[in-house]
Amino acid sequence: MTHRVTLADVARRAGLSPTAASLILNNRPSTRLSEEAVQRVRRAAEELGYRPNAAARTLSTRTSRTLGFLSSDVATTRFAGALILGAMRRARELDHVLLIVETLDVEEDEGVATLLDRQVDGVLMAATRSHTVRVPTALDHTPVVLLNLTAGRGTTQVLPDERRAGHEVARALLAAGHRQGTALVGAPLAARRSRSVSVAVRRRLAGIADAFGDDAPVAEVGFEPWEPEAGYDAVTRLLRDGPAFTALLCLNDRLAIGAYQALQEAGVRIPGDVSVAAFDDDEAARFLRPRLTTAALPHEEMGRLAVDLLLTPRPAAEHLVPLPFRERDSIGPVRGS
Amino acid sequence: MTHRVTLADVARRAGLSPTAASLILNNRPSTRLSEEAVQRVRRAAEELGYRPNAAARTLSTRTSRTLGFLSSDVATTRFAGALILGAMRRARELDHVLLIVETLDVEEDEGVATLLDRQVDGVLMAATRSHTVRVPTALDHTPVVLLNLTAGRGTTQVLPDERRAGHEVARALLAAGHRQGTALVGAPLAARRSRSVSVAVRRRLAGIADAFGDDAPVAEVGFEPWEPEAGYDAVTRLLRDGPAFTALLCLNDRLAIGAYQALQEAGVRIPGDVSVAAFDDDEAARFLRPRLTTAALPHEEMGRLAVDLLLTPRPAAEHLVPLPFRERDSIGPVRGS
DNA sequence: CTGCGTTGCTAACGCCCTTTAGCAGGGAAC
DNA sequence: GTTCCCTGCTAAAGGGCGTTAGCAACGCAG
Repeated sequence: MTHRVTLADVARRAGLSPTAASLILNNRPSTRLSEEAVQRVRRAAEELGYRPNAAARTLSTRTSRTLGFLSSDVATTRFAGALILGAMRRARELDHVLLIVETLDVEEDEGVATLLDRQVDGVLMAATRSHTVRVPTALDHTPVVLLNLTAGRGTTQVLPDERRAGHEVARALLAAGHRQGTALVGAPLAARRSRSVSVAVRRRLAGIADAFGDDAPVAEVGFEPWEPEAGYDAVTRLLRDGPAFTALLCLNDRLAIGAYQALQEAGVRIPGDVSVAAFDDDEAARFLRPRLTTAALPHEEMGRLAVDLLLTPRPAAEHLVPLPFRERDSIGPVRGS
Repeated sequence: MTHRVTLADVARRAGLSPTAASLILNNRPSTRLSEEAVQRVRRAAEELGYRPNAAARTLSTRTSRTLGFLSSDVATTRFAGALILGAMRRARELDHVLLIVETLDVEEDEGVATLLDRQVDGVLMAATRSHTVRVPTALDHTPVVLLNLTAGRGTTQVLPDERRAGHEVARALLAAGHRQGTALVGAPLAARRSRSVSVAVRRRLAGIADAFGDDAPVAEVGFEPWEPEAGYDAVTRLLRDGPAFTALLCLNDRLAIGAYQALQEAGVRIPGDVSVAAFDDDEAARFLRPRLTTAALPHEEMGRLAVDLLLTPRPAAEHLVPLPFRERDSIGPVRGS
């Protein structure tokens, strides 16, 4: 267990005081040290392979180059990876490190305390499904950025631009001629005004409504949960009971998986007979053939942005990140048009 | 920015020295302090909401209650969540925290240094696809546990028990009467001796070979990558060119997804006409109907175990974690038997 | 009364770094 | 020759905790 190289070691080898070494290695601008001293210290540090002790530094500066990532459900679910990854990579670029704490909401205070004990420079609060939270008062004196979450007060938030995505996906269908025959799968447009629906969904619906304007989908089926089975059931029923439709606008990719199954089972061709579009660019739907046209949740990008906002504080605001539109093979022109 | 409560504050309020407070709060066994002093300190700490400063503690003890999680590809891929989650939860239970660093192999040394700077108590090196690595020499004096990785030297490793899983899944098919008609999809049994195949796959195949004994699969198709498309192609070809089969043993769930598509497209019923079994319990295959019988990669459990091994060091060894066999609905008795 | 063992506590130092205040020496100004 | 400033550097004081050595008081044996 060899002794780790310390600042004092570097100073000694350079024939200077630890103060000088510290000043030099931290590039203090006010440095009135001779160029020669600078070189000597730099060289000594290099030769000894000096790395500052993070704990000592933190103790002294009350800063840790560490960011807390607090998640209620993130770490476990399918979009977690990208969110964390984006944050981690950006943190890394800015010479910081991520401390990830999963908190089952109940133990949230405990998780926050753990982070505060370690003097994190900021905290990311994240979720995969956006909802509203209260920022613990313990974090009053710490920069906080919400990821996929909203809070009443003046907090900085990063959210996907659901509205725009809704608009864009719906437009793609309408532009292909499906204005008269698009069925909405997952929730009715009216749900965009319902308080019992998440903000994300409300916005997604609002965007869709925008695109439709005065027209209306030929059918709207609402249900939960948005899983393949439910999508399968809904589309099967739609095929059986009508009305006839030329396109399916699924509120997420998992519904589209079920929709594909129902359509293919019924011998309906995609996109020949029916076009399909959805949201999320869920990994689970990557293998669908024809490839599903969808709007991709920009989780990695959101993670990156959140870290940026955390480290270069700006006035509190809601930051919307666009969902890249992935035009693939599931939308075709309306039949006979 | 209120002053954080310090040990000295607690001591003062209890009317004792910081030494006494430290001794008491850390439950020093040799404590010869009066019961009354103990109570006073405990109460003062409680009342003030005292939380020790992690940096100060680390500086003093050279220990950080922090574990490093070093991953080459983990954070990005689909099984990452479970691995990290298991490690994180177990760490939490043992009052530790996880510092996750993604390292693109190239910058591995940099990642290790970052962890060492923070005096982590141990390092987990993880991957989602097992392969062989070299443990950086910088970690010579730090406990290391490999997760899903192997290294030549005497290291502690946590791996899924692929061999047993192979045996179990194959047995399930054979027990249902498919000894004569099982086709192996993904790689031939002979690949279990090939150096160009990962250890995990070799073991999986070895377990399958064990179960088959002197018999052989009716067909064996090997190819890459193990993705739904390839599975679809392979099974389509098999259906067309023969030989006839009554069961499909897919080397992973993603192949099974493709196999399902091919079978259903051809009007073959599962499990009435053909049974299907696979490996991984991949989230992407959860929605298959009938539900796929598979052996689940025990990532969360592996993460937990790895942390245990890190914090209570035992002699270096390879630890195998069983893959729970998920018996669902895709295996049926062989037709006409 | 001395010596010794306990009990109950504290002084003081070390961990490694940052930062502020200030010192020695030299040259310029008066 | 004194004052002043400037340059180039260092001493010292934290930051908050853990830990070792040791002190004071007391009871008891001799």
